Amino acid sequence: MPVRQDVSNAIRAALPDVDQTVLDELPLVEFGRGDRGDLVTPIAMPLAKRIGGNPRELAERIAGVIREKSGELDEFVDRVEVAGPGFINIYLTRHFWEGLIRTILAKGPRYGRSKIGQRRKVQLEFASANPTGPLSVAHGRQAALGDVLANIMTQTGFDVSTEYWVNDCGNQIGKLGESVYVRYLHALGERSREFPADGYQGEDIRELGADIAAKEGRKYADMPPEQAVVELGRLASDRILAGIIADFKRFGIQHHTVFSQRAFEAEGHVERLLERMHDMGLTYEKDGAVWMKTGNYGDEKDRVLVKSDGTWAYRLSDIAYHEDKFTRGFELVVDMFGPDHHGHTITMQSAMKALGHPVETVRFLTVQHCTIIRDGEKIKMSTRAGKIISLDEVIEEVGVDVARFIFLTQKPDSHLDFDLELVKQESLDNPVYYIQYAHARIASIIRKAQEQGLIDPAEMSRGVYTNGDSTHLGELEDRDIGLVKKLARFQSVLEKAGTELEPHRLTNYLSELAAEFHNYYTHCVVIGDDRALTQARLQLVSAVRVVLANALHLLGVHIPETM
RNA sequence: GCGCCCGUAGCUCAGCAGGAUAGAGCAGCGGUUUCCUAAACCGCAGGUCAGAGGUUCGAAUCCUCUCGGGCGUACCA
Repeated sequence: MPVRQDVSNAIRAALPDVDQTVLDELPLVEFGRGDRGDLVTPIAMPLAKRIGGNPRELAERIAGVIREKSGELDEFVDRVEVAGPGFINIYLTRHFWEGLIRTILAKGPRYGRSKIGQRRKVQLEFASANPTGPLSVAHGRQAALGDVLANIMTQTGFDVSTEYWVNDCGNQIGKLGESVYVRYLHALGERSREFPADGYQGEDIRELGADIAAKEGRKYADMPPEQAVVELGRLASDRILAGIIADFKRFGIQHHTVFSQRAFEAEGHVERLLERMHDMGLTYEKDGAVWMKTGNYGDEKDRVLVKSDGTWAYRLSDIAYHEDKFTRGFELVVDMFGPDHHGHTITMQSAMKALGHPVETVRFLTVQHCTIIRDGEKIKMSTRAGKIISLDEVIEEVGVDVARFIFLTQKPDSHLDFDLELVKQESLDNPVYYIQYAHARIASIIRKAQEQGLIDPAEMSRGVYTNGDSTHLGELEDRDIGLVKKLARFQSVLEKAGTELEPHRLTNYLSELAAEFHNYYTHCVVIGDDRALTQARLQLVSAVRVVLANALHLLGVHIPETM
């Protein structure tokens, strides 16, 4: 919103003798949420503390400059008040709010975009599930979070690329191969080999073994066991990966790139990094293993990179992989982990710091668990024991829209209780439907307006009422303007969600907006006897519709015309 | 033991780069439909923001400690 920027500039202009970098650190102006001003700023108080002086006097001085500021600001700012200990409350003119409606309708799908990301190249890695079993709900939560965050960051001016890192080699794949091998032999009637103690016990692995036996016969039974385990591990992980990618697709998610650890390691990146770290003096040998001095960079202790048996620890590949992200040109690297990898994120953070990457360029998000509740009981899950609720099951039960939305209602740091019965049982009170219904109601009004010849269908563009008659906006009443005011915050909500990596801010805002609209709807008739007011209100609700649609689009949730 | 996260209404959670009287949904109680979709709306009730200190004009928000819950603390991933 230009006016927010204009007022910020006016504040800066009012304080020529103050170091502008000090102002950068302080909150300038935000759209207010109550009736205490359309734009509010507490800046005089923290500033008074920083530069000395009386906050109220400082506020008066700033307010004076905003009042005097002529030109563009003049027609938007109605009055400026100083209240309490030094709050500056700015009330905007009708002219501004009417202009906002026009702006939203003119921008349509582009409304809400901003350049705050400054084209910064960001890589977002999320839901990098091991290809050893189907996606769980925990992955679902990470996937929804990552996908929507990518959408929001793109919308706020970041240059975003998403990636799925596939651990398709190493220890776990070895165990997977071993597990499949035993199941396969069982299917062939051979019971000689015992199932590995920490193997994958899931039913899906049993089926996979049986399937291979049926299709390939004794091919793997006739080769040396070591070779069979390797080959089956590869075969199984490739198959499971294909299933995972299909699951993602069903959930509306497609990473820009799928990055194979197997391929990455084959290219020699790991050896090169190891050598470099050695040259940098970051490693040393002890007890036959190679260690990294992560303890010097924030980790609790040093960590092993190469085990005494000569094999690589998982973290070595992961460090090389993250280092590679920077050589690929990314300026901000974001990675999501489940809570069980918490220790690993600290190690990774330390390692990246040791390699010379400033902490603000690497963000490791820990996404807390998502507990599924069925019949009032929390379900304990474990991939290796084969006891999980798959994402697929959840989608099957509640649908993609509901699942995506519920995953995004809470901040990533919080545990999420996902009560299947509750969501289904109370589907009528479901927040997703509540928001979608608001959109459908507006769509319905627009349809009716078209039927009555109030809107020329030719003027409709992308399903949004964009080019209608905006000459009657002066007819709008206070109640209408109250609704417009909620639309002004959209851009700053997106900016905050993007820069803070907190998509839940968007779902919260959407719920508020939908509530505001439903309230408006039951108290104001859009299509009424007053022709001019009707035109004005059609413009107003269309603007609301634009914001609802844009937000739902970012969430990857369907935007219904009817319900 | 040490580290990170969480502790806000009966339940599930927002609010946290300190800001003006703590919000929403669900559950509970009471209302609203000759009117564009009642999948909605309105009202009532519900709180020592876990507890105790501290920082200051001002703290749910920042600092310290205590208590409670989760997770981590591997030459696993």
